[in-house]
Amino acid sequence: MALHDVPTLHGGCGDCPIRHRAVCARCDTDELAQLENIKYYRSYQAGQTVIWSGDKMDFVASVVTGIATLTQTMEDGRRQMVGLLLPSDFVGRPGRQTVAYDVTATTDLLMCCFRRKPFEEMMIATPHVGQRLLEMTLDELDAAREWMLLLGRKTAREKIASLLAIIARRDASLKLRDASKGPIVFDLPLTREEMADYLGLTLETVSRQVSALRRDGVIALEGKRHVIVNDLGRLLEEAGDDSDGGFLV
Amino acid sequence: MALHDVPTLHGGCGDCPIRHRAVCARCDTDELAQLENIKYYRSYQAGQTVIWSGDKMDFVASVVTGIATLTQTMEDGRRQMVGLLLPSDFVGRPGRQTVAYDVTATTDLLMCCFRRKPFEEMMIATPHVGQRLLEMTLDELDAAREWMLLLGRKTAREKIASLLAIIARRDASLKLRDASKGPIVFDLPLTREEMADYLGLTLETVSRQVSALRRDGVIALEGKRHVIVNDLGRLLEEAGDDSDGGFLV
DNA sequence: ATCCCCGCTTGATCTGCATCAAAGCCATAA
DNA sequence: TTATGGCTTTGATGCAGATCAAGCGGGGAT
Repeated sequence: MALHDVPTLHGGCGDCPIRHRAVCARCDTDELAQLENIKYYRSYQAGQTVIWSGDKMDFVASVVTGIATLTQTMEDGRRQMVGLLLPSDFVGRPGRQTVAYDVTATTDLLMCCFRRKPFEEMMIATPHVGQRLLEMTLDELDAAREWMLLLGRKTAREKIASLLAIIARRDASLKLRDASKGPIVFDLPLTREEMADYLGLTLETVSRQVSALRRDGVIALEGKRHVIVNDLGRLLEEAGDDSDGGFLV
Repeated sequence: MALHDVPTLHGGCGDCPIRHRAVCARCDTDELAQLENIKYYRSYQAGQTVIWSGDKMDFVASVVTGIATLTQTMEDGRRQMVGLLLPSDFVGRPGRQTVAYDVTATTDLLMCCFRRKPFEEMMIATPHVGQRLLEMTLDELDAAREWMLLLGRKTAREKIASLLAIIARRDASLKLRDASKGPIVFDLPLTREEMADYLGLTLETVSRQVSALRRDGVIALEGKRHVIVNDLGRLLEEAGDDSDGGFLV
């Protein structure tokens, strides 16, 4: 959910080339300026919990830098990641004050927060904001549905390939890299265990399947985290996606 | 996503006791009345496809009666249900004209449709509508995340128990039955295969686990579709849910 | 009545991933 | 330098659920 700094919500800055609008100066104007008093920043260290499931959350926020995850946990400790927040993504829901999942910083994290009440008032006063938020929520719902297909029906190998493709895509769109030429290179922002929680697997299976994809030449690795994708088409094939549509969109 | 007749979107009718607002006379007033010219009904027979993945969808709609499903399909035919629409639920997204999944009527289905363009204009003119839609979309996102936990981490038995609990809950809220006393009784609106597509299982496993729950006294069956739940707490335990909160809310 | 078809159940077997276990790698601290 | 601890890889084994296969039951058509 790309929101960060609500300014982009009111429709301005359409030509801003950076997905993470937080760093775009042109964005920091207009309505938002009036909101300085309700906006503040918070930072968290890697591993810190931002908020626990069931807690009251009196703010909404968007990620400026770093990565956060949303996870659900069962009593016996089984964990499933249900959201992955990259820079510019949004958390929280106007109108409801508790969250149903844990939010955790997996890297050092900087968030831009808005106190909930004033934010809600602003939404009423500035319809564009609400519309943009709706659009983002619908995008997130689409992503969740794709994720459900992955969890319910894909094999372990397909799951890994899908995750690599998703990260490659999101990373590429942050970096504005030239599409369709040259290898795609990125660092995995997740541990094997976090990948497992994302994919509904165990960490051992993740490790084995990553090794298998490397052995089969689908990806190359430098160290444990640095990934090189020479043939994106091949990776998408392995992912079982019926279209490569949407890449770099 | 409870919407049906956009009237409820503008916030009136808070005391309407019926989740399926389509049948509530008090709702059919106000802004909506002005919209008669953009609103129409469509019916489908059981098994008919409402719209194919990738097709252009020039309307948004809500279910009046019957049941529809959203499913994603892989090239080789693996299918995963990603949405289950009961009366009052909403489909379609203002702002995007294609859908990424198949919408199918699993029973005879009546939908209340709004042409997309005018609906979008109305959203701009009537902020309440957009706000209500946002709220509903966020609810749906929460449901999707719960579903992801089910798909990624629950056992077959837990999946079945969860699905039965979900249907019992939704059915009960439609029927306004007296909470917490007496057995809960309902008809399964899905075939074993559809249940399997919902849960990320095969139909054989669904059949076996339903039999097992019956054998163990968690549920009783009359015929193949009619379910009796004598002890809801027991069912929720089997579902692995860490809270029964939310039931009948 | 009989047949057929479709949805469902049940059984036998197979397999992909989980589980249990051990050891390797690398960074940081002592 | 060696020790320590977190992350990762790899191996051996087990099991939940998939797959393959057969048969049941009830409703609709003829």
